[in-house]
Amino acid sequence: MSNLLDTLRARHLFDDMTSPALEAALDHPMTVYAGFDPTSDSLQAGNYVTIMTLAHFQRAGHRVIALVGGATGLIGDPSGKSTERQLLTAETVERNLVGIRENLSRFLDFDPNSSNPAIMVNNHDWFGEMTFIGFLRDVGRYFRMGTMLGKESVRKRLEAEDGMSFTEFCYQIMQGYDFLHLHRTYGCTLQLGGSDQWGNITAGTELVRRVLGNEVFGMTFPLVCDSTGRKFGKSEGNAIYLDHRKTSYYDFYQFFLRSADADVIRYLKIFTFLPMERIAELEAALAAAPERREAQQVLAEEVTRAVHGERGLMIAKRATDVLFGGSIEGLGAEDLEGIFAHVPSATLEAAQVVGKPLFEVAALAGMCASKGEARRLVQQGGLSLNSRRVEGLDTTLAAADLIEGRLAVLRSGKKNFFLLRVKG
RNA sequence: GGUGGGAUACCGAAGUGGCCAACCGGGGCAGACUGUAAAUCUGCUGGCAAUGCCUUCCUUGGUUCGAAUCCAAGUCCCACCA
Repeated sequence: MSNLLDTLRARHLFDDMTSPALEAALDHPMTVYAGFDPTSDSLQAGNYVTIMTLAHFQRAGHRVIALVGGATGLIGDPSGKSTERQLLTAETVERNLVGIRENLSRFLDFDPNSSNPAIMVNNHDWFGEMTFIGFLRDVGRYFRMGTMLGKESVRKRLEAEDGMSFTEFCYQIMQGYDFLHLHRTYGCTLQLGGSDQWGNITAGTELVRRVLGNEVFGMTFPLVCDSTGRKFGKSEGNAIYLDHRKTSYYDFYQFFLRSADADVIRYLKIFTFLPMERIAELEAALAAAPERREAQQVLAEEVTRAVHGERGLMIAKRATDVLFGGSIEGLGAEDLEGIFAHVPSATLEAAQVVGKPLFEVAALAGMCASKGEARRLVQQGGLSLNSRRVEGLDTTLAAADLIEGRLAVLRSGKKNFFLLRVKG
């Protein structure tokens, strides 16, 4: 247990802590918590860091609490945002909570029969019935304006043109009170969060000290970025979700498989439980033969298996083999339907497409936003039909191109597939 | 409340009567090179029945043969003053 901090450091899961005394405190089981914002009905790859950190704590014998922000989600965390956040409705938050619960239960052990079960709480349970007066008298009076205004999340926003609303300004108070509540109710003495949460975390540690005189701790982990400085977890502007209905097994696997050389070793440390020795081997393999991308493959496999299980991994790998293994020749329509289950698709009438120029088909199917875009794609050699490049604007879709008379696989670029279904 | 300044494509930003579907940068898309990487290079980036046509430069109206550009009113934003 004493190595936990070293482990976290070695795995890039440690950034800062509120007091060096935490190191000694970690020698004994503690209760720790981290929060999740219900901004979506599924957690995203970005949340995975928080989950992993919590999991490391649970493995080290500490009791972990996952807090979902049913109340704070209604307010909106200003940290790291440059503009006022769109407020979520109560119904949306409620629906999102259900999905997040489901996500989390797959990574943390919530089984009440286990020796050290994790706990899940919703801060709406204690904020829901609190009155405004009660809040001001019992919570608000412990917060000093100077401190609150000094927080980076606040200062940045005040300097910006749009400023910030009182609502968002109060967010830190709510998160601070969460900590106080969990400390009173569960004896929680440590809050974890990304480094952007520092201000919100110290709001909590200070509140507990003021109200009860107890010392509680905060610890942050670095926000994960890729080597080009972009925030981790976005693919072509879309977030990578942990729910396969929002991000397919295939897309999820591919996201990790495409990690840059400069990132993959760090990702292995952060997102997997592979022993450091194994990761060192992969690092050596990467240096020796980067083109084999062994490290990327292990990363994608490990993470996909952890999130989606063996079955999800198998589906993702099978699709990958087919799509990048060369040709789709020899595969039946049935196989293709399975492999392309999560790829964008469209169903059109045979009369609409057979004998028509392929660029028109691509536009009609919705693969390209307009006919002009489809035209450009073909002119630049970017469109393929059934893994063969479409050579010119006048190339048409022949009936023989349809697999079993009802399917065609379109592709733009190297990796953007589109399934065209044709009926009668 | 007063006085100035501004609103241009996904973002930033030129253009200030015809040569404007609108320079340039970022982003995005595609091609080449590669390893489904990075870097680099190239092309594209409003729509269409496409050597042409149509709809765009906050909104509405006006001046003009002709307006993103000039005028008027309106809406929103910014700055300084109070």
